Amino acid sequence: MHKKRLEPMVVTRFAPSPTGYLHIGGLRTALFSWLWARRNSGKFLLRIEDTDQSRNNEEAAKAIVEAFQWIGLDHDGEILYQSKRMGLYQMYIDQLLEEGKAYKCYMSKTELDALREEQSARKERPRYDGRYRDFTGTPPKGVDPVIRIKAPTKGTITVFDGIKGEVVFNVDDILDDFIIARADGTPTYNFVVAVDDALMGINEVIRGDDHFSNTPKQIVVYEALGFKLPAFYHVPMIHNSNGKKLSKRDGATDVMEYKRMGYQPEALLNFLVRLGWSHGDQEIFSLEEMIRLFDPNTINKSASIYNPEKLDWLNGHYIKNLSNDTLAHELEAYGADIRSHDRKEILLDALKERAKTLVDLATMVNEVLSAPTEYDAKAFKKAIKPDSKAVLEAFAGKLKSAAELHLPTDYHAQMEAVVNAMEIGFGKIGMPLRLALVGKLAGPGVDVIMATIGKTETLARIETLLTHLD
RNA sequence: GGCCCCAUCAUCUAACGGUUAGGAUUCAAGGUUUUCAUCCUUGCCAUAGGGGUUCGAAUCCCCUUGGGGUCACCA
Repeated sequence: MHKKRLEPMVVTRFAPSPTGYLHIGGLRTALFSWLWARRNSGKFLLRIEDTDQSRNNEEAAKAIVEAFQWIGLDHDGEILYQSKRMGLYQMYIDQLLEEGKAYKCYMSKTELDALREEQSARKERPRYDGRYRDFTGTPPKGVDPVIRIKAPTKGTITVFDGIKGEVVFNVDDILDDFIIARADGTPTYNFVVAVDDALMGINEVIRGDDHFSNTPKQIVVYEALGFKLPAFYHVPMIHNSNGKKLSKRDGATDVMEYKRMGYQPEALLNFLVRLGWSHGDQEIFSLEEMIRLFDPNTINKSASIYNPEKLDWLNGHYIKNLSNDTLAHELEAYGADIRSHDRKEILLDALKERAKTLVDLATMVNEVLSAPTEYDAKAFKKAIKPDSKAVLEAFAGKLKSAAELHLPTDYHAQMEAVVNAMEIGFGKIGMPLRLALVGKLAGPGVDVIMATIGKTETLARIETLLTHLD
């Protein structure tokens, strides 16, 4: 849509390794890739990078898909598993072998380690020395060779990155003939990434900055195989508050943990899209706006720090805008069942203004719905004055004789009547009443609470407090 | 350590050579509210340092410093 008609369809991908759950850094690059594909009416593909003898990658893949479903990102086509494409990789390895672009290396792991140690001792860069690059003799017995690719030994490799710009690497500084297939025949990461990205038609690679230094190696593979290079975008990392790479220890990194903590998918997405990207002064973005406005070429170059306060603010914003029906439905998973409550509109209208998360909201709902089991000592001291008993009794009497009480305003009128009759301020009745209703001095308006729980329950709670006043 | 990247309020960011350096979050104060919160208003807070280039630099160049990433038969 934003690309000229002659240009090929944009195809992006998200390619996690199945080491566990989807973390928020991964979710952000996935979001960026997804947005860019959607904006261009292209495709967003999912691929699981499980070439290693990986443990239960089915589970991990399931976890990732589950997170995608919760967050609302869809992917096109089937999920690709690299573990199921081994034959394919073998074909391309054989091809490189035949063309003399790759070769078998019989150097053992221990020999290699020794070499590297020597090099380090001499303050040289540890690297494979190419000893089997042009080997024609008889291979040593009993050694399963690895396959190495013939990487250029001089010159430069330039990465054109949509975020960083042109970055030129000196081949001598960074490359050696790296391994593309292990001794057991399985292909390695930098090889399969390039092969798969090319074969899947990925033409825009948006991924984490931690992959940047792999890019020259992948370019070597692309070129050896004669594949066309994609556009690269290396998205700066998200750091923790210590400025380090986000890790499992930094609180919640599992996307599904955000669900458990009561965050809305929209809020999390909105939060993540503003980490490293912006559109003027705009802070709130619907998914539609993101799709319309996002462009990886305008992603910032610097890493950003994860700050939970802003996520809370955004989440509060999104909760305020949710319908009460939706909220009531969502709340069930957080231990507050209010779906069939006949006063849920009144309660939720009042409560959703003050909640940061659905967990907050559930707690608040339950605080209103269930009678207090104890009275906060400080609140008691502050709320209960010598005349409180008389005030509460007067109010209870007023309620008993009142006929129709439905809305908060009905209850408010009763309070007003007592206040006027006794010539006292609102605080004289509001504070002890609040204590009676919820056991503490914070929460929604007491009229809202009373309207929610009804006259009978209100009277019961007042009675309970009265038994504590003597 | 080698290579690479980065650098505006505490944090996310705006500024694409000319602005009193703007917005948002947080924090503080005031207003609204019977309470707490929301909401509204106001306030505090930044161009890492040093050299250039230019009439003019947050912006371009160099150096320093600081931070990060990566250097596997992991991905």
